[in-house]
Amino acid sequence: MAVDAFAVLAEPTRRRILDELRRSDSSVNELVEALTVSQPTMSKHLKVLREAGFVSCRTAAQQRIYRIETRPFEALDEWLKPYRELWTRHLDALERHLDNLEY
Amino acid sequence: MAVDAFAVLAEPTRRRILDELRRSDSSVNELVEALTVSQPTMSKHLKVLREAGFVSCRTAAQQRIYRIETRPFEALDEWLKPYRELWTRHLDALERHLDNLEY
DNA sequence: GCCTGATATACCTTGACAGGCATATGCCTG
DNA sequence: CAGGCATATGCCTGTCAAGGTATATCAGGC
Repeated sequence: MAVDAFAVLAEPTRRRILDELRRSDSSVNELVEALTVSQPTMSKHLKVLREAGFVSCRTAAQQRIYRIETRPFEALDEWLKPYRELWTRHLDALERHLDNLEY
Repeated sequence: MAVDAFAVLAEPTRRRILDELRRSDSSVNELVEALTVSQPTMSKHLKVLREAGFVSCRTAAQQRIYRIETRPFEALDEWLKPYRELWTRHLDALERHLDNLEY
């Protein structure tokens, strides 16, 4: 995982951008209108997201169409894995416990 | 998910603390020695983690034994869910494609 | 009750980062 | 190639969080 993926996601506006892009690819202006932030602010957030690999963009005439990329999310999922075991193991133990109660 | 869970995880030292606690519960001093940070810094990070629910602690004599908590990780997992679908769907499509190639 | 060890907090300084405004760049159309 | 959108960047300012040092709290043993 890019070392600073969490820092990138720490910004609420950036999470809203990703949330929006998850639904559909969008131009910068569409995002500006959807999230009610200034255009320069949007461009800056998109730059951060782009450099961290969360989004990519293609040029369409004068517009830049941004698109969500899954790689960093997969990395996050991977990071979460060992922690996930902590609670799934607990659940397994609980299941076994409940199973035992049935006897 | 606590609104600022990502901000909490954005700190590398805090991630190392969680990594350490995932292995075993530890006192503050054990963590200080394991991660080579000053004791006040450690206490501050632990406070942040505690307030965000990532860890809990019990008192044992003069020591505080910290322990990892799974709840915020489950919330993170939950947040990740819709994004996870993005790439699993892609994988499914790939599988179908490969299956088709077999004919 | 005092001393010591373990941990928490207060205060200060510093650096990173977000947003606002102005401006630059890039691309299309006439 | 001029003018107009769409987007990016530069500069400035305010905010906030992290780490360092000093100090406070708190529990146990003598």
